[in-house]
Amino acid sequence: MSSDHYLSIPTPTDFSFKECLVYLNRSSQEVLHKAEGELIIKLLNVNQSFVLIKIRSKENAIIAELPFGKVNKETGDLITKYIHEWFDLNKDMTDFYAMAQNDPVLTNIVSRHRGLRIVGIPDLFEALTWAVIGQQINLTFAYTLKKRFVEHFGKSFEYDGQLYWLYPDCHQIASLDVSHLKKLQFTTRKAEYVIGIAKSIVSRAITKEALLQMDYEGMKNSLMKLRGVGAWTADYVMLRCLLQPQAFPSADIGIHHALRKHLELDQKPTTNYVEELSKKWGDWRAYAAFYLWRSQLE
DNA sequence: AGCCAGGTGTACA
DNA sequence: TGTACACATGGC
Repeated sequence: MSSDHYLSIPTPTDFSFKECLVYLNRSSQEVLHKAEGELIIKLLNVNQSFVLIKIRSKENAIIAELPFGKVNKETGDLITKYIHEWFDLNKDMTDFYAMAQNDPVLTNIVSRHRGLRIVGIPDLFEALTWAVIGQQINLTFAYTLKKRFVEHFGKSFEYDGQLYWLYPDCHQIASLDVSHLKKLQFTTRKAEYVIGIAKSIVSRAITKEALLQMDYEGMKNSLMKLRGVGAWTADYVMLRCLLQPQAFPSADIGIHHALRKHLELDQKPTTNYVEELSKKWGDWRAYAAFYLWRSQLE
């Protein structure tokens, strides 16, 4: 059910737009979308054109309103695909909920936030570089760096008196010099990693399509060939971008804090301990991770 | 003021 | 294979 001016995208059972909103709203410095109450406004790049979408939820559907109307079928399909990946709509969560119900760590968290899915980052370049930006710095500063990065190198579109931003294009970032990013307070290493990743994407040394053909181990190894991408980043990208249910960033400090709280440990768990613990979640480790992150908000 | 942060690469046993 | 350490800079 769609028209020129909106797309209606059916949502599965056990989907909560509100839970996604909490995650999307976790930083007031986010520049890649704006939240107005129950509405999310975002600028997309669809076949090199700006497309502004206003997203809201209705019973059993997400409505994507297109204020400028008139998109052709191909564009509509691409927007729909993006939203499916953004909100992880293609997943049947039944087995996860059955498993979580009997899991001492997950049972409370999952029942409290039921309907939450992974909030995805469909673009591979964005997912990789956002992960690298966030390495070894606190999330507040990570968002500061991302905002500077986007506002310096991304394109914007003004709507209703507000600026909406696209994530920078990998071709432009590939042509930068380390000094350009150091001015934004990137460390030398981080600047090298981001530029290097941009070059790998431009040269198609790594592509989302090829990664999606691989199994978990192959995918992880391929990602880790990129300089600056270690185990944590590889799993983070497999979780947020490639929507791999087995992905689990064991070294993640947010997961460590969450587990410390829920298991009432007197200190942070070690990465090895967390890695071992995660194995009991099997092919649902990514969802365990996401719910653990969610449990630290609000 | 000093520890910590959504880690990674490198050196070395 | 496993551990130690530099990196660099802001947040709190």
